Amino acid sequence: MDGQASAPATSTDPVEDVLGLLRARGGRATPARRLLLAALLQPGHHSAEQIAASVHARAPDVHLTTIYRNLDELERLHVIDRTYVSNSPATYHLASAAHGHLACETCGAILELPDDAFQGLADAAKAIHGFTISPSHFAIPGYCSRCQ
Amino acid sequence: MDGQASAPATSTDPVEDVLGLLRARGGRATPARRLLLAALLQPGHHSAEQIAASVHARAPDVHLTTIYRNLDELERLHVIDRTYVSNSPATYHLASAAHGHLACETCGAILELPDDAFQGLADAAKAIHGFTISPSHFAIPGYCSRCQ
DNA sequence: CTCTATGCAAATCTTTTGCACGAAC
DNA sequence: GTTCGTGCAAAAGATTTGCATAGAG
Repeated sequence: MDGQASAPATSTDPVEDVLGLLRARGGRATPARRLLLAALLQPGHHSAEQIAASVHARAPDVHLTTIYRNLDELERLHVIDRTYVSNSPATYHLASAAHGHLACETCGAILELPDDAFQGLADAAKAIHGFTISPSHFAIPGYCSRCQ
Repeated sequence: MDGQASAPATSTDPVEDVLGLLRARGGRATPARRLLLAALLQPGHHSAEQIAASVHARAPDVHLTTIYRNLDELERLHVIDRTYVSNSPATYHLASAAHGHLACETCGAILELPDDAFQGLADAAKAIHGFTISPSHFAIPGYCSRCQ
């Protein structure tokens, strides 16, 4: 039903799509940002260091500082989510894949949990404290099936 | 009904009680540990720095390193729980007061949640991944009633 | 005396910040 | 040309580690 001939409303390239968001905010399209977005587009969870490595593969001169600054900005634009894993480095992933995370304290594996698994918790937090949780911004520590 | 004359099975002083645990493991009772435990005995959540300040009030020579090492060991003995709050300093509290935590991303307030609020989440993690969560080892970010 | 705990210093790791230059619009 | 993004260096904060000494048992 859909054809490649008739272009979608936004864009044909998700990278350019996000760059459009940046430009709408007065931001600019730079090579570093294209590479960063390309790295984030790969499914899974990425640490800042991992993303840097991916960017460096094509542009060795891009500084880690730049990675962090762009990650911050993309988070502000709700393009990506930053997930904290105990005191380990944070991981980032596209916001469109919003979900909760489980992090094994032993082997470090990161598992995903559907958002509705947090419903009861969200309800309790709201009912007891009027608190709204951010399910995709943290990882729940524990032990995976192989490590417990 | 209880008298100070007839000592309970464990001890009359919670500090000495824990020291007993330490000694049972070949550990030793030091002034630094007594002060550390005294600080932890106060209700609420404490950061390492906060605990250090409390200890320093009586023993200025106790080094931050010692605080961290003892905190680690007490965690290993399950005397205390360490709770991670995003990328902020971890907080510690007695394990007997096990509960979940909510941390406001705006004002930094830490609220407590009864353990059974995590039941649905725990069940889902177990059912989907065979994963066992540690409800008291992390704080869930979000927005409190005053900040959202 | 033997083994553990401590003090001290320095390293580690992740993330942030200040400043001057170069690029995007 | 003006503003924003970047590279570089250095700071920042929290926590860890190595080593020699002091203290508990």
